[in-house]
Amino acid sequence: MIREIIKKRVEETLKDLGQEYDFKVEVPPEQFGDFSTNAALVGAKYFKRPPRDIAADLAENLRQYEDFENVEIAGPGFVNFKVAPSLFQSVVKKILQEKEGFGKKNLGKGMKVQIEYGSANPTGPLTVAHGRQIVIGDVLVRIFKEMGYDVENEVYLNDAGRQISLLARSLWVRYNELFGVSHEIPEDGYRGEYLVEIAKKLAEEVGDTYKDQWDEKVEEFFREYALKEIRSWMMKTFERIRSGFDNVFSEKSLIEDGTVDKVLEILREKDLVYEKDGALWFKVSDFVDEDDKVLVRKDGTPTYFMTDIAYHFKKHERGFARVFDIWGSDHHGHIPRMKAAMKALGFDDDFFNVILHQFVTLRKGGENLRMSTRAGRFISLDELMDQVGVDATRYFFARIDPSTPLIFDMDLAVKRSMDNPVYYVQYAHARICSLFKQAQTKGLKFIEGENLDLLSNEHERAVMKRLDLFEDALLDAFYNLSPAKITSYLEDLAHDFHLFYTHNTIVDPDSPEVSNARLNLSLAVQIVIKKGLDILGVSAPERM
RNA sequence: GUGCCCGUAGCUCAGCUGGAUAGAGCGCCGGACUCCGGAUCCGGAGGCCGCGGGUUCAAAUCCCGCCGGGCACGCCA
Repeated sequence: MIREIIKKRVEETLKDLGQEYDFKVEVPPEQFGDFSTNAALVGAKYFKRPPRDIAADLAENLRQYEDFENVEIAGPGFVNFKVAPSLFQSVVKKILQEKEGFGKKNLGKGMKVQIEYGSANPTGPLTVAHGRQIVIGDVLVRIFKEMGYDVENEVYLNDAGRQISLLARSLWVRYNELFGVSHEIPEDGYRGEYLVEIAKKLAEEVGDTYKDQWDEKVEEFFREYALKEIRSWMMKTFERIRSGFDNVFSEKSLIEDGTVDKVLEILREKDLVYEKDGALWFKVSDFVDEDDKVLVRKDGTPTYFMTDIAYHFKKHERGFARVFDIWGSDHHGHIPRMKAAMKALGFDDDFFNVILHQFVTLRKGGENLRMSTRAGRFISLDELMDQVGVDATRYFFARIDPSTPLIFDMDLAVKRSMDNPVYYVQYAHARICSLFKQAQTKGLKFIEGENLDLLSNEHERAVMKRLDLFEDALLDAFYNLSPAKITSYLEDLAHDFHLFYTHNTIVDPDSPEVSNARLNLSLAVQIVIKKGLDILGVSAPERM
């Protein structure tokens, strides 16, 4: 908010001086003031004068505004602003007025968007790798809502195809083991212990009915049973990590309801498919510099690519103006051909968006292992939440930017869960709650919105300035699709608050006005922390 | 081989849409208010920002080339 005010003032001043161009207003290193602009540096080529000259003119003209306590020139030609306390105080006032609405924007103007994440083969428990994706996705959904989008989240279940057959067979092998009948788990089958659990449950229900018996009907039965069980695990885990879904979408349904055929027909009409080696191919190369890809296999079944095109066709049909898919970086090769397909269907370039996140690598005994559900080599998301709690889990994943590869050391995660910065932020919130109790005990009457003009010392200024930057942090997170911008902001705010708290007595019955002012400031901090934690899906405890 | 991502403090990571002396947390060393929550605060040690060129008034940031790591190049998903 203050940044915009400064920008406007500088723009006006430049206009008076006869120029118009783009420049930045930033937060400089502390010793240079509250805000800083490079307008004079950028302006050198427009004014055809040395930056410091221009800066001098700017400063001269800007000093007249009472929003600024001080305007100075520094370095090669920066103009630095020290902001008047009244301007900072207006931020506190705004927060107290808008409460949890503070920071809300209407960038989306109600545009209907979808964010798809957590999509997985329903072949085993969700792992910490899924956790990362779920948290990124869920936080983005909350940010989009904040920015005025009509956003839905959705999880896509890859419940069609070969891997599900393998799952069925693997379950069947485990089931037979219970009756002392030994079969081999298929080479690409699923070896995790969790199938033993499901097998036991199944055996309790149906006894040895399917012992050593295998045909299409049995396969179908095992497939459905495994899917049902695993799907229900997944849903429980989603709930637990506080990411419910508006929709759960089944890949299989696209085949069953004819969407696949419909899309195929459209592509055929546009002459974008051809037959070769008994399979049906899509002319990817007509659109991007990639090889053509198979849509329908020789045996007549659709590929993952095919169903994915159909899936996105359906998303479009459902009225989403934009969709964001959150994928692991191993899917990056899939992007160009999907873009080609979207183009082929005549969709807007903005429609299809992918957010890639880097991998989660598992570290065990000093060795790095790629997690693999197939091999049974993973740490489940539930296991993690059992050990470190939901808040710390969410915060941990939100904190690391999607583009950074994540090395996950379970031992460390557990041992150090108390070091998670989430507690630092939550503590600031709890502390503020406690301040208000303290005020009550000491008989201080709190009047919201009063005495703000008493806030002006360095710590108070620092907190107010930080509060003002919340909107920037949100926008930053939105434009960069990066939840980490929120966590680092909250840590900064918590730090500024703890500092203020340590160096100032907030509740002091001997000076009720100052106390009231500081309580108001604390309340503003509390509102913003709560809001930030809400966006992260992390609780804001009143005591801890 | 081709393409994409990554390389910043002992560790985990910010900073990357170019700006002033490169930051935080953890770990390590040393400190703090007789009082509102010490899950806090302050100070210190610790960096050829992978390497080499280039562009620029200005490069961790942009471009090129190397080196190192990850991933993808299926009628798997």
